[in-house]
Amino acid sequence: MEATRLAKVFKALSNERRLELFRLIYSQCRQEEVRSQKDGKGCCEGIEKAFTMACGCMDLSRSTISHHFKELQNAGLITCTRQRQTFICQVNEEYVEAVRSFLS
Amino acid sequence: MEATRLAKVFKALSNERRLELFRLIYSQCRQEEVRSQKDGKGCCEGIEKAFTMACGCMDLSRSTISHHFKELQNAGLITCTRQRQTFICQVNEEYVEAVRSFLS
DNA sequence: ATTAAAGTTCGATAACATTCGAACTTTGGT
DNA sequence: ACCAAAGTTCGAATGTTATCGAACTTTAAT
Repeated sequence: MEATRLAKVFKALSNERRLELFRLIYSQCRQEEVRSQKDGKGCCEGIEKAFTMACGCMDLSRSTISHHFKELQNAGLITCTRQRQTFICQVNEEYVEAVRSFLS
Repeated sequence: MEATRLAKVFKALSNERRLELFRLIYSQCRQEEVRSQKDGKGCCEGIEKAFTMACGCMDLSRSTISHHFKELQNAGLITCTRQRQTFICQVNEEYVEAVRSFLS
């Protein structure tokens, strides 16, 4: 991955609260993978109600949380979709892998 | 590594020019390891004239380059020492490893 | 002793980021 | 039809970052 995009990924993770948010999403995503026996095949199907969950466990306004989700999306780290009532959030493993391989 | 410190590491890598600088240092450090057959034992002894080298290959003022070196140091990613005429720069493998393990 | 090279520090400026509350939209429940 | 919940968007306030040139310090070379 070229420097420009990689720097954007790092920028997305450079804010402490946003990093916590990503950590939350990422760890849930990996639990989900284990639960559904998809471990190793990349990324889980997506966590539901990620926004609501984040609002519940982070002491930030909804608008700020929304903004942080946008930033993680813009960086390419996650993809969010809405299907009627639920906000579904997936981690983009390709990007996570890019960071890992940058450092090896 | 806790979120606060990790976010600082990411912040240090979030600027494109600084990322290039780190990449430069890091790749040279790893070449050095191979050359001196210390591969796998962590980090090389340190690259000499890192500042001068950076000035030569990055189109930025010396003051800005100095600033970027400081930021990488503050984040804990590198350690710089001056021994008389040479500026010696080492990569702190512990921090690199922390980032890798955050994403796994 | 003078000069040059290698870095650092300072002050300024412009750009960007974080966060909030308020106002809004869309969807679901009653 | 009305209300609540879930999100988004906007505007403002405040703080942080990137970058430069100028002025400085320290070490080496002549």
